[in-house]
Amino acid sequence: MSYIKPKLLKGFRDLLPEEAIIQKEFFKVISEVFESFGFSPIDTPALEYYDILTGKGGGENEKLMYRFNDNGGRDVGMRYDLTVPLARFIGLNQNELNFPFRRYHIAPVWRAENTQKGRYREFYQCDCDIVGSDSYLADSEILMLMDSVLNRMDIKDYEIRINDRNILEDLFKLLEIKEDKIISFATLMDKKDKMSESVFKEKSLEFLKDNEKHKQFLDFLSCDSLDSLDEFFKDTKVYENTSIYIRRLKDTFSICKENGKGNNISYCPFIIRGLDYYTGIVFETVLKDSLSYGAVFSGGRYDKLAGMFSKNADYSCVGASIGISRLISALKERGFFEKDKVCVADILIMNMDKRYHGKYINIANVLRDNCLKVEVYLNDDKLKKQFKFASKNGYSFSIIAGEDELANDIVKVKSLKAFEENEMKIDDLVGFFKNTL
RNA sequence: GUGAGAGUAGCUCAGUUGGCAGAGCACCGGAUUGUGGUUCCGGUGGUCGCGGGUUCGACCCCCGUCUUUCACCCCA
Repeated sequence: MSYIKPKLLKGFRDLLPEEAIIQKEFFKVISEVFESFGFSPIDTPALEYYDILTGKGGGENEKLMYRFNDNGGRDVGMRYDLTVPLARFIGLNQNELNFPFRRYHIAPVWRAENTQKGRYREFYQCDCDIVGSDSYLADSEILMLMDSVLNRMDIKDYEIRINDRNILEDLFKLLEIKEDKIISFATLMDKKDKMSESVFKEKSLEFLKDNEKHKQFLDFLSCDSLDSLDEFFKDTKVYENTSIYIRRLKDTFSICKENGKGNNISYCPFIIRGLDYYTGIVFETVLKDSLSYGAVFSGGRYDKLAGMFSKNADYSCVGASIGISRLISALKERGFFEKDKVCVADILIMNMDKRYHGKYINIANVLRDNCLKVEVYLNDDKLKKQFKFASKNGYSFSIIAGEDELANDIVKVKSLKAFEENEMKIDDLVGFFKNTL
């Protein structure tokens, strides 16, 4: 055979068991919480027609998408998020669905952007969305779900920051920012956390030019609660409209609070999110000790997107997405995962002699039938080597059954963590491991 | 897409002015043929990312390229 040098594409990676085990554990927790809120799983293809994926107005996004012609000459792209495919899914399957529809989707997405810390070209997203409800209760459910997921992951130092697009639009009106300047102004606001206060003030003044407007803007940014926000808008010309959305946020927030889920949720005036499709509440989650990783769990309300794929219906949607690859990177850097498990099995049966191979498999299968994770050592190696293998893989126990033991229908069970060894009847193994592991 | 740093054994990295390719860990074997966290002894392992150039001679200097890290742009 000729040698082929193994290599990976930029931004793509292998997951070794150690990391894949962690990821799978996260997926399990996430889907359990999603399902506890009544979200059902769906799946959609990795490839879609290119014009479907860009339907909401390409721009920058087009550069970030993997795009090619398939063997039939079709213009296709790999999905770069799970939200646009959801909108397409809704349009295509609306007759089969019962609205309001709650779905979740855990799957990889692809973005041809340059790599960076915790950012890859292929990564997993875990999305949950409610389609077909414009109620503030749907917003609350999503926020409470986010809080539950983070709690279940045992993450303590997170902050869910919320804002509302409508309020921002009123702010822009108030500051008399012209339509064509809104994007660059919003981008500046979005980056507030990345620069020093004085630089930010300088840049925003440069933008607004007018000292009075600038002061007003800074007043807005100092709103750290919905009450102060209300106070800020109270005597302005846009208040009639803004107050509706402040009221809505208050209602949304108090549902969370009344149910003990509001402690890590706060109003944040400079949360913007991407400009493409959000129409109402927006939110981001940051880890206070890992701010450089950016938002790890975010989303918002988008009431127009799904309607693009439907002739005669509009679907109000609200949802959130966890960037699980980035979250794991951040947690890993912080030593969140104490002992790295490199193998899922808990028990290794030592291979003492070919004569007993059948017996080993038999013992293993009985344990396996009881949902225990068991391996039999396959090669006829020295015991020393088998133990070395065992401690490297991190099993909790090994079972030694040689001539002496099997003659008496017993085995030795050795705790690999405690360096202790006990004799035990074969029939007692299931009970012992069920109690111990 | 832009800018800067890095790429030498499986891993982490040394490598003098441009003059024979190194260490630790890991791996394999032995001390120890039924017992893994320690010890001791021995051994395997490199096209110095790849391609070109300069030079008597290149891991070292130059150009290109790929990968990677960090930052920018962007982040649905």
